[in-house]
Amino acid sequence: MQLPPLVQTFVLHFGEMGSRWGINRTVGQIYALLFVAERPFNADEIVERLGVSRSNVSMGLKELQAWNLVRLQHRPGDRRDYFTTPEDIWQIVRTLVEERKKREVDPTLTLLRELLMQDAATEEERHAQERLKEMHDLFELFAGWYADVRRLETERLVQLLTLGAKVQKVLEMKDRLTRLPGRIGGRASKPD
Amino acid sequence: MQLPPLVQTFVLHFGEMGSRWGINRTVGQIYALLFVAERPFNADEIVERLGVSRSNVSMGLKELQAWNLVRLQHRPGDRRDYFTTPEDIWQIVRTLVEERKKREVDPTLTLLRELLMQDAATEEERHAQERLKEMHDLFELFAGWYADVRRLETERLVQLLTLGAKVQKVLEMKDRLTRLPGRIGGRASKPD
DNA sequence: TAGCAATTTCAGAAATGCCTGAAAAGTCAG
DNA sequence: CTGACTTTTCAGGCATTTCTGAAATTGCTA
Repeated sequence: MQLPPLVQTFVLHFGEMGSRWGINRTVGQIYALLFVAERPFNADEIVERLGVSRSNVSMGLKELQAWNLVRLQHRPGDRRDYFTTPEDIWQIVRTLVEERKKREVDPTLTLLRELLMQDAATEEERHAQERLKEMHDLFELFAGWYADVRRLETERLVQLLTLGAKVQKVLEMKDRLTRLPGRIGGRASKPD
Repeated sequence: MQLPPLVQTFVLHFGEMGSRWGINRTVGQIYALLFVAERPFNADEIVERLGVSRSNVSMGLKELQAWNLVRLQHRPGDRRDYFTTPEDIWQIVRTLVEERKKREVDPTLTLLRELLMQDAATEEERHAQERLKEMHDLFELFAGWYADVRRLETERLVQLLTLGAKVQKVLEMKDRLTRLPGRIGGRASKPD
């Protein structure tokens, strides 16, 4: 592995973390390398730096492309493909979440819905369905929240995250204010 | 595998999903089984239902205990250990997130901080550090947000998730209001 | 169209992770 | 302390995944 120590440490760590996430080590390493690189790399440059086979890099890049996690670039007068990660780290987060949702959450929701449609023959199955319903509702709640939040501009998203639980305070404030006669701010909500 | 079809489908799916998450299939299956079970199971009951070896179940349960994901119970006059998942699905979510943070986020943050302390010999390393700083700040932002919301009661958390991006509206309203002279609501913020 | 450069495919080797049975260790009642 | 019951450990076999080198494919240029 032909890398500055700082980069090497990061690449190795990221490769390990990848393993815990169902992503194989090489794929994790390639991504880490591209992430910290100051310019696009072609496949051979990656081979040099990571010390793995050319074919392995090819497969890794293919997988990263399937995840929409790397971008392909070309240089004039050079036929080789050059790869980068998006400059904007928030774009990376968005892609990652989007893809994981597509591959893991959506199929699970589909399965849960199917299982909830079936009718339970035994008490055991009836109880299982109750639990699956809880899980289904939980997933739906997260999916709904995500569908909402994904549209926010990054700036707003950061604002939200920075506030954290303090949002609760703001909500309470809103509750009080929107009940005032005269509609000082926002749309008046019906009293419940 | 000796299970009602509905439960079996779920258990198999969950086992597969487990694989994608760095959790092995058996562990995923054991957890799925306990999750939908209407009563605690002992190790032999799990063996029967999943059709795997006793030792495999033992190791799986040990791992789930290390993750705080199962609870151990005893019955009077019965020496065997009986296992359940928490009744409250939100408790499960909380544990899952907490443990993943402890095992993945925290060590990564530690590493990133270390790498940012080092001084960069080359331009390449300097740029790498810039990227690592972005990643570090991102992780910190999430960690801070999480430290905040983890304390919320479930009811509040659900409220927040249900609102989703509509919180943004509330934030805008707050922005306007807190700038008003006379401090109608909340603490006045300094104009920037 | 031939020739070259780059990438992809794929069969088998290597590595890793998982599972099992057998044995060891732990735990309780009498 | 003994014996019965239960859980844990672990070496070795099995299965799956990952990685490689060689060959095939793609695509460009002359």
